[in-house]
Amino acid sequence: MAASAKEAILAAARQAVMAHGYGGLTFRDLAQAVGIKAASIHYHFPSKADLGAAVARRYWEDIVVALEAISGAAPDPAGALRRYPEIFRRSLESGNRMCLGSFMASEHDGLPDAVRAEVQAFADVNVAWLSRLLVAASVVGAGESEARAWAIYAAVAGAQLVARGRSDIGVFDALIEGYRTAGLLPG
Amino acid sequence: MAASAKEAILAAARQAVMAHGYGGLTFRDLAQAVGIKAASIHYHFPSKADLGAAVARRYWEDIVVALEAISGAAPDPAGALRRYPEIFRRSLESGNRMCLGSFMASEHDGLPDAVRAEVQAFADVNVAWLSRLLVAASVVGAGESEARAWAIYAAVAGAQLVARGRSDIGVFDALIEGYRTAGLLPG
DNA sequence: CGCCATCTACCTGCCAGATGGTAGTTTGGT
DNA sequence: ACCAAACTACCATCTGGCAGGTAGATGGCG
Repeated sequence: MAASAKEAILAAARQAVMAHGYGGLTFRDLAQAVGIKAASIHYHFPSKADLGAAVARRYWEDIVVALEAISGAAPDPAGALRRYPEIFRRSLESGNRMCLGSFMASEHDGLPDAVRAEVQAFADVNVAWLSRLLVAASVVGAGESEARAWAIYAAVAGAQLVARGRSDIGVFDALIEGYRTAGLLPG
Repeated sequence: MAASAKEAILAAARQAVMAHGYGGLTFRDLAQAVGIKAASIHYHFPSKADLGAAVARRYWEDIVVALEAISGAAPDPAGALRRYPEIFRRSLESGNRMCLGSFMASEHDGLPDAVRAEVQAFADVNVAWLSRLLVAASVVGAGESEARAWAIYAAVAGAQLVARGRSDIGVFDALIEGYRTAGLLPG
């Protein structure tokens, strides 16, 4: 249980932040979820800001892995692009939760600097992946790929936000389909 | 100063929620902003849930007025549609704040039922207006107008979210332009 | 007119509970 | 013996909310 306690804290904190945000993350609730005492968390993460930054960093690191899994599995970039919304869909599947990057972006004002930096990194890795795939799939030219990548990232995040507001994952699916119909997402 | 104290509370609370969310709204900070004592707020709004619901309701009522102003001013529906993102842009202009509907949608879990209902009403009035204008501008047929309206609403909300995360209103403008290029928003 | 009751809009003072964080101590494995 | 990893016991601060009081306006009524 050496490194796994830290991992357990990280995992439980991610779930909590995806449900209640950084502001809604509390040491006592987190401790109860992990099965230790609140004060013990400070041993692994000196302050709440340290914990928040670690959670956000681990989050986008995991997203990088998930994205590479998608683009690695499908041989055609168009097929990989089609699966991109899955990333955001999974949060909703898991208890109507939100992407940590989106939730923390809304909390932007009250966030410690270290946390904010990791949140921006999350957006960056998403856009980088999308941009690369858009070019590979010849959806847009190299000059326009980044703008389109940002547009897709923002739109999918917005779809998740709206769907969560209705507690209805069907809304998310309908919105994604709407993006395809409108031409934002490739067919 | 009869009704204006209540109005002042409502106005200050809206600013606070747009900056820090419902969870970040506190009676003491709000009281200080208005210039009265925290306990006095309970005279006008019995509980925090009452205040939150009143703020959210007033918010979408004001949005209805703003939308009607746009669609009433421009004779052509296409021109009105083009100005839709202004609604969301204004929040960013005013201290990098977020649309109350988006912020509260992210907080969905921790929201009192009465507040949640008003937040959903906000989305509804946006979609209703968009849907009407899309048909009037012959962008889509009557059967597809609602799906497209939801797509536009979600995408613009997402653009605001992403732009706030970067504290850069230029990001918002670029995203909206990206939506036009991609065909989600009419030319 | 004088008097009193009521109401409005706010106040002071308090409370129980939660929050992030600290200091010092014990436990268990090597 | 050592040290990581957890513990107990606090603390100051902040949270929404409540009880009760007060200065001033309003309005009915003899």
